[in-house]
Amino acid sequence: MDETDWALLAHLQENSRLSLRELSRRVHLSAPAVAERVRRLEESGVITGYHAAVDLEAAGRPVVAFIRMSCYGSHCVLRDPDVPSWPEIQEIHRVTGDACSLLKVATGSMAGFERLIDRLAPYGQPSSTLVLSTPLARRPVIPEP
Amino acid sequence: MDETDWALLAHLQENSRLSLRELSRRVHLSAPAVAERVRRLEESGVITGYHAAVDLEAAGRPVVAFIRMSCYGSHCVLRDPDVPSWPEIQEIHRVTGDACSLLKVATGSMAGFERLIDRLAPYGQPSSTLVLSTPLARRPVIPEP
DNA sequence: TCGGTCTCGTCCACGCCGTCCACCTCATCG
DNA sequence: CGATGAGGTGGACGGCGTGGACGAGACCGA
Repeated sequence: MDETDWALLAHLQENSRLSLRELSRRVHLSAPAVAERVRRLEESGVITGYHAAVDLEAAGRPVVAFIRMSCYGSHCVLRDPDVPSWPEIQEIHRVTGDACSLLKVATGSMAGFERLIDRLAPYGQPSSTLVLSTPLARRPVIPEP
Repeated sequence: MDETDWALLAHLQENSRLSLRELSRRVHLSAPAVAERVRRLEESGVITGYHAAVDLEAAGRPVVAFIRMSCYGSHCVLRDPDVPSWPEIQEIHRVTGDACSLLKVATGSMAGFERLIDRLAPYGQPSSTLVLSTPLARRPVIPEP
């Protein structure tokens, strides 16, 4: 992870469809050298993938929320292997505190959100917080100061 | 947004470095037709960008947390244009409920996390929840059922 | 019924891109 | 001091992105 690696990482976080040759011009290296560095960043697990970012509202899911689940003992959502495949659930985090998990969800309507809450309720007490807007959706990871 | 658009969206969410020709093979269309569809998905705002996903721990930021900020009136973090540029802050969401915003943050150490809390405290009361693990980091958006 | 036209696709050609390979440079070390 | 290995360069070749010419089919008013 030298300076060049961080520069490549910054460019790929900002636009992952840049060609390797364009990257090579930006970091003043040859294309094969850049290909090798990017391959190592992938293999070492620093880069876990390349993903198109989708606007949830434009994609028909305007209702976005965070739900903190306080589960009933062994009934935890974290233990049910089916839950991660529910299409409304965007992220699942296991967290500290009085809740056992924090979910980010996106539904097409309030009615759909209500149905999701009903499906989650058997696992524990859901505490919902609707997202009004997202002033900062993603920050590129940069080297520590 | 027909079935082909959703298929393209699914493939690009899973791997945004796929070539247009590879996409064209997967959806049984010609490369220029796929290029045109992807261009329209970008212009209509459904696709907002393409980003490399970085493993925060592998990138030297093992301390990940959500912080709910209950701000003091006009001192809200949402009103300070400098806050979104703090490198530890990954996401800022304006939310409903007793907190005014929810931040996702990532620091290199507990000491760094403590310093961040100290910097946030003047804006309001921060309530932190550490992330232990993330069983589901990202779900591709698919068409509504 | 019949052209006009609009949308959405294909085909093709040109130039750029990704990747492999041979080779170079330089720090390290017995 | 020479062997060694990591990491870079340059060239060649085949695949890829893109713009333009062109075609099929839906729609529509005369």
